[in-house]
Amino acid sequence: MQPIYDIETFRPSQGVGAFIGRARRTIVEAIDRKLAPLDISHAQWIVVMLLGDGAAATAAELCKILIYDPGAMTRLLDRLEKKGVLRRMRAKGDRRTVRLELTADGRRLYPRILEALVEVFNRLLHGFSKREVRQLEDLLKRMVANA
Amino acid sequence: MQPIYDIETFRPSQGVGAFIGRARRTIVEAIDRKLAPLDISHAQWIVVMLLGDGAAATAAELCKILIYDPGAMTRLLDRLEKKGVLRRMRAKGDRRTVRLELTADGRRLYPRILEALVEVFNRLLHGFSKREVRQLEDLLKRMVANA
DNA sequence: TGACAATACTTGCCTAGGCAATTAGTATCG
DNA sequence: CGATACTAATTGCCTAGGCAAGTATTGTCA
Repeated sequence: MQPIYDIETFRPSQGVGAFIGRARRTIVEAIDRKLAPLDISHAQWIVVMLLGDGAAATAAELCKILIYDPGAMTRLLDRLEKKGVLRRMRAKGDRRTVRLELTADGRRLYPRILEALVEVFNRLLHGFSKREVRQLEDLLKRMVANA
Repeated sequence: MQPIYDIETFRPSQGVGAFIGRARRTIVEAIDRKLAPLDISHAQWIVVMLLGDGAAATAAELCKILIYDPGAMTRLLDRLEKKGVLRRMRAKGDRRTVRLELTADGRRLYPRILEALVEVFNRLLHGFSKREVRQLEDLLKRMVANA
């Protein structure tokens, strides 16, 4: 297995990195536009979705998944709590951790955001076969696993 | 061609979006760590590379490629200019635009950043065939093209 | 040509993120 | 057990990005 890129021929603007960055901005922009009436930032709706689908339940887990600064996360959660979207509850087992739960309002938010996500991804993945999408997911997963 | 995702089964934390976000943070983190001695932020080295490889030559082009706020770009360029990395020159043809050029120092920076990029991508793409990398690039490109 | 729209920045203002230090609680190991 | 290391969350401080408004310049088209 030889190296993929080499210094002589690699063009930063044409590599995987550039496309990943562009794809991310494109996705976020499209979803933000669709969610504008909800008045919620992209950092915020991502957190709501991770809590909503059970991928995370504490600030530390969110930080790990999102590779996000803990200080920034505390304040992001402050804002969501003040909005009434989520609730902080002291965990029983480990008293350091704060358990996060969506409120009734937060749970109502979930399907609305979900709908926007599905619409946007289906549009951006137009022309892809399901096999290609699985492949894309798989390739990205392998990249992250190499870190 | 039927939709890829549907509301009933889509899990935000398992979709393409989540992996793209994670991959991006992983890449940026790895490169930033490697470039720490250069004391340059990731927004900054990306701009240096785009100017260096000829992908962009004005602020507007940079904003378009990076989907980046023009106001933020002005200040980012201010910082790079103050560091002596680049130079602003009034364009002859269109007097609104400011032509951007790397200084000698900026051009010396280019290969050092390039080396870090190649190393990081080769590590993160370990185990990939060249064909898979081209495929990944292609799939991402098609996503962006759908926007 | 002349009004109006569009483009390329730039600036002010506000919000949000990164980093480092701090506090509290848990885990490890001699 | 007790010292030490680690983890979770928080706070203060500074930097940087988003948005909106403003200026200068160019493009469009009746």
